[in-house]
Amino acid sequence: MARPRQYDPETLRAAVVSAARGLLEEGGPPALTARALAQASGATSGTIYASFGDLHSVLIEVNRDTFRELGEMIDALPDAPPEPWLYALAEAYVDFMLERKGVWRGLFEGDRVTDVFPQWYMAAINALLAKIAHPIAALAPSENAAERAEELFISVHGVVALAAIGRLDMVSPRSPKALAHAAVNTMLSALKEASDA
Amino acid sequence: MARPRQYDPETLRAAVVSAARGLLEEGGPPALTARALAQASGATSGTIYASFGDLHSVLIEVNRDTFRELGEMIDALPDAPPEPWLYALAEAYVDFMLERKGVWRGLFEGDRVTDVFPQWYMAAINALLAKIAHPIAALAPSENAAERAEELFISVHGVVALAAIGRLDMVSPRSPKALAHAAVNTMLSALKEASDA
DNA sequence: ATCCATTTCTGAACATCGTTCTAAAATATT
DNA sequence: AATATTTTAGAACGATGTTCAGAAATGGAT
Repeated sequence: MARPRQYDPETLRAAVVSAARGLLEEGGPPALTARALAQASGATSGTIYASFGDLHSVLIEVNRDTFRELGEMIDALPDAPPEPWLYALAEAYVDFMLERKGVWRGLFEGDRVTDVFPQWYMAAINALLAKIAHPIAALAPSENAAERAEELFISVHGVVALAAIGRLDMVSPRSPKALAHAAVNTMLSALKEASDA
Repeated sequence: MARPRQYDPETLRAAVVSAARGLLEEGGPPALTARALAQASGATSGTIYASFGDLHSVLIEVNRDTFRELGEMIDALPDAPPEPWLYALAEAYVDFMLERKGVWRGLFEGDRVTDVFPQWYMAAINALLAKIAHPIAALAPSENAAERAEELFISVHGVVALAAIGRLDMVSPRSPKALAHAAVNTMLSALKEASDA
């Protein structure tokens, strides 16, 4: 007793999120417009709004996908001793984000909309921080590994933040990877200095 | 033989730039609209466009002011030995930027528009990097102080980048200042470790 | 068979955005 | 007075996110 669904809801959502990722990669957050999304996903803007509510919710779903991919990428890193593994993680993280500059901008640009982030959001970040903290704890048992992990992540974030918006060359001629490597190296040196003293 | 100027050009430009800073502080880059700027500066959008060309040029002028203020702030820092001076610089930088979150977003959000930045832009950044490098060179003469300065700046930038958009709490419960302090501490420890070895 | 209730979907409409450009305003010169 | 010249005002254009009235498409009731 109703007009039949023209789109399977889950298929539509997947198509919209996929189209959104494409638009983000093409032109960053400004390219993620309702009309372009409608065109690229095959639905009309009204249908998209019926499913997602607003464009920001589409972005959130892209971010969810991105976190999942990031987790898979990290899990696929080959096992290695703490130090080389930490270097590998930092460089893989830089590669991952800089292959997705538009998505990165979607994650970190714009007004903070919600007071509380979705729990999967925080869980993904905490999982990443835990993966950083693990080798640090192995290398320097007397240190607060969780805090050192936060600091190291933030340092690498600084590199990616500048590189993703094309402004790293304002600060350094070195590559993002080289600078991420240096950030890990500095943290490792500091850990050694702390255990020496 | 012409309609007389209704605004002194320099006064108008100053009023527009000042109004732009206010709008940025109120609501970040999205609040910097031509119509709001016209309202706040007392001119019409047409007049503003005649003077600045486009809104991005207004933002550039705000940034110029900001760099000038930042330089003055640093010059006003009390003299101190290298280590405490570096801590003081990092914390003052964090304070400066987080008191100007909207301006910070104007500096670091959005598409990179020009291939080449204005020379005063690069000069301001290089001056800041040199001020960071100076105490590092004093503490660790055998190190490449310029490179260490770049790395330290980028680490502190990571802190400010997250704090300015209200997302630092996703990564750490600590304050921006505490994290900036930790970044300096880590770099100083690494320098000591390097000179030990 | 016809009509209707119900749900899904479309796209026109609204306010706002950056930007452009026409024309009004205001003077100096002829 | 008329005109040329420059400055200013603000309407207009195409775009944006979002809403919403109605078209479309069915199953059930008559």
